[in-house]
Amino acid sequence: MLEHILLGLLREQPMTGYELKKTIDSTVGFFYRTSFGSLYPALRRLEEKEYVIVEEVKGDSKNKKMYTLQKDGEVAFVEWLKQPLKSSKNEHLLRIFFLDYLDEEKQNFLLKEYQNKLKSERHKLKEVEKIVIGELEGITNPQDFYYRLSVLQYGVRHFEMELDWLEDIIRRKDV
Amino acid sequence: MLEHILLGLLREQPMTGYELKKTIDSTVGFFYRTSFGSLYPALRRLEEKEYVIVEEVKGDSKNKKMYTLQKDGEVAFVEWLKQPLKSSKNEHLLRIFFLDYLDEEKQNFLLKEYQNKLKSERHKLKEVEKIVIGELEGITNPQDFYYRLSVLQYGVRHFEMELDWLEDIIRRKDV
DNA sequence: AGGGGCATGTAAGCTGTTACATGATTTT
DNA sequence: AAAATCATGTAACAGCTTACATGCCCCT
Repeated sequence: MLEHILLGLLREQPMTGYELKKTIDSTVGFFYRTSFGSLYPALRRLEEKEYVIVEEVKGDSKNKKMYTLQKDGEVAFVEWLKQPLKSSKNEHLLRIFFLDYLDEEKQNFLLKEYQNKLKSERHKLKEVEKIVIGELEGITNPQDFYYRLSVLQYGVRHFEMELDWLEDIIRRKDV
Repeated sequence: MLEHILLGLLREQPMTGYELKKTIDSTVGFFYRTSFGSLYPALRRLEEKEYVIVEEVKGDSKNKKMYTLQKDGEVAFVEWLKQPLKSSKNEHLLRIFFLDYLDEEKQNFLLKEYQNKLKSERHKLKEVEKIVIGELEGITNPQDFYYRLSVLQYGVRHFEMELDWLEDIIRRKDV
């Protein structure tokens, strides 16, 4: 999955590994977390497959490496996009599925904790959304970023749905 | 993750690997898919950690093995439940995030395909929900299965939210 | 006799996590 | 002078996927 994200981001512009990590964190970070321990090996694999080329940045004391997307990488990326979707694993749900096994007190604690986490995530996401909307106003081709914005809105809706659902669970339990 | 699911299911009753797989498919299957290639090694690990014990079923020609939960396994399971939640990866969203890269026609095709898949999933889940509600009516302690039912309802709501969102995306695009 | 379901497993390969390691530059 | 950030990487380990391998039982 990471390889495809990297290819996708490199379509925009050449970047270093470090920049890619920062971009991931600030765009899809709310539903895809990664680490350098995954990222650098992934870049190496892309290099071996000749999906990207690497150039050491000259005149820079930090031995940066700039990655640039190649034709084959672009093809592989689009192929990935076209593949049929399969459902992914949701650990939250799994935990709640088994929640009957804890005592009342721990159940309530966990549910409240989950609720707080969701509220904070929703808040963060709304902030990001505001920033992105602001940025899109300044550019000439906002329609090119339609889906990026849509995903943020998905995130907000998702958190709202989960919060409603959690509220219902907590309320009905008390009855 | 799989190990914890197995421990959780074995709290109900001792089961064989094959039965565990069937139970997973019919309960959490809509958000957690697994295979025997993951399941049997996971059971082996649980055995090594002495979280479960194994007994060959006698008088059975199919060399079944029955797994029974042990005290340590129960403790490990509850510890997992109590851990703070971390966000999981969502490949659907990732794909949509990058959808700007396809041409209109392929975008529409993918979105429609996704929509159909969601509708079919929602339908399946509603069927499961009906069955579960029917089963719960026949037992004396339905409140013990409160969260299992709640997770199904979560699933339905989730699909409905995604369908609404997709509809909005498709509609706004056409404008 | 053949197909489908029951039942258990192995092997290769891929991807990811966590922790560790190094060193330069910038900020406080 | 210390701390944070920039920047790249390795190593050990864990876990998952897919494909393969085996064989029984039951039904038609």
